[in-house]
Amino acid sequence: MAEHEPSSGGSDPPGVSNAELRVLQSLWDHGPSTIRQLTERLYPAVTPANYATVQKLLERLEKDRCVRRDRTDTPHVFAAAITRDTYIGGQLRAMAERLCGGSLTPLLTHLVKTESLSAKERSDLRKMLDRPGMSPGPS
Amino acid sequence: MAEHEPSSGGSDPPGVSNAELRVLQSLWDHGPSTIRQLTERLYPAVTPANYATVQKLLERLEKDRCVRRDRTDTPHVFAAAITRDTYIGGQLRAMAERLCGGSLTPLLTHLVKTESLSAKERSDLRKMLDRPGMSPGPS
DNA sequence: AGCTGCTCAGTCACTTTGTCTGAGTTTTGC
DNA sequence: GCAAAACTCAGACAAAGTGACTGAGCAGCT
Repeated sequence: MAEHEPSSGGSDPPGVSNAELRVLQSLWDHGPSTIRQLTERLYPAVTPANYATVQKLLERLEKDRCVRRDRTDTPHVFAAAITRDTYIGGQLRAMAERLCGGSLTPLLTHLVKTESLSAKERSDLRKMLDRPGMSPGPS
Repeated sequence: MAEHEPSSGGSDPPGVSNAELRVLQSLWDHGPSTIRQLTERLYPAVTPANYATVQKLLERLEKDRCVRRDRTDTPHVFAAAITRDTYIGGQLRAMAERLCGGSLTPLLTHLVKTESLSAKERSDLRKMLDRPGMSPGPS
């Protein structure tokens, strides 16, 4: 039927849904956890149903390489496989891809222009600009 | 069945899909257009099917207040109701909501810290930081 | 053995998304 | 005027994603 699918493609690795993200956040905030612990944090009560929901969410998160599962002893222990910062970076990059032809500068520009930054934020930012810090530093 | 929907809610106005965004982009790039013009730009050939697809996309875009339709004379003329910049801002804000408790600063920080920026990008940024620009002026 | 808690492998309803069809109306060419 | 072409409008449709949920089987413990 589709003689020319325009969007389709499939280069959108993030694919972390809302509920999945809540699980990830809990992992970031509290460190490696069992399903039970996660469920206790995310739901008011631990029913078999909620438990299974969290389980399914973790399963999909694992498939997408966002979560690592330690099967050595059982109750398996789950841990985030990516940091919050990595995830933010990926999202930012995906957004730049979608909207700005891959360039991050427009996003940056927008943030600086429209967000009224406090004096402290400005100076912090300036400091970071002065000191390349980690990434580009060659030697 | 769902006795406790965790994510649900429904405060995600952006809701612009991939194909919808391509229409919006075409509107941003070429200004107000008819469905025919849009279809010519987005598809290799203008078939009744593609035409209708673009039409449906525009209909949804209009419902979401992203596109305005001028019905005075027919072929209706469609125009973007939001600017690219506004849209970027909304996306950034949604992302901050999802990931940073609503604050945009972490995104900014991440961009400056971890994305390797070129010298030009750095200096542009510095200039913007020096010149408070437009927004903060209260009254 | 029997019980509890765990894993694993589904099912389910609902929504989104891109595509496509058909009916009815307006405009255009003659 | 009148027929053909173009346009609008209101749906149908399959595929995929999402969150919730069920049941079968296995491990360990008392």
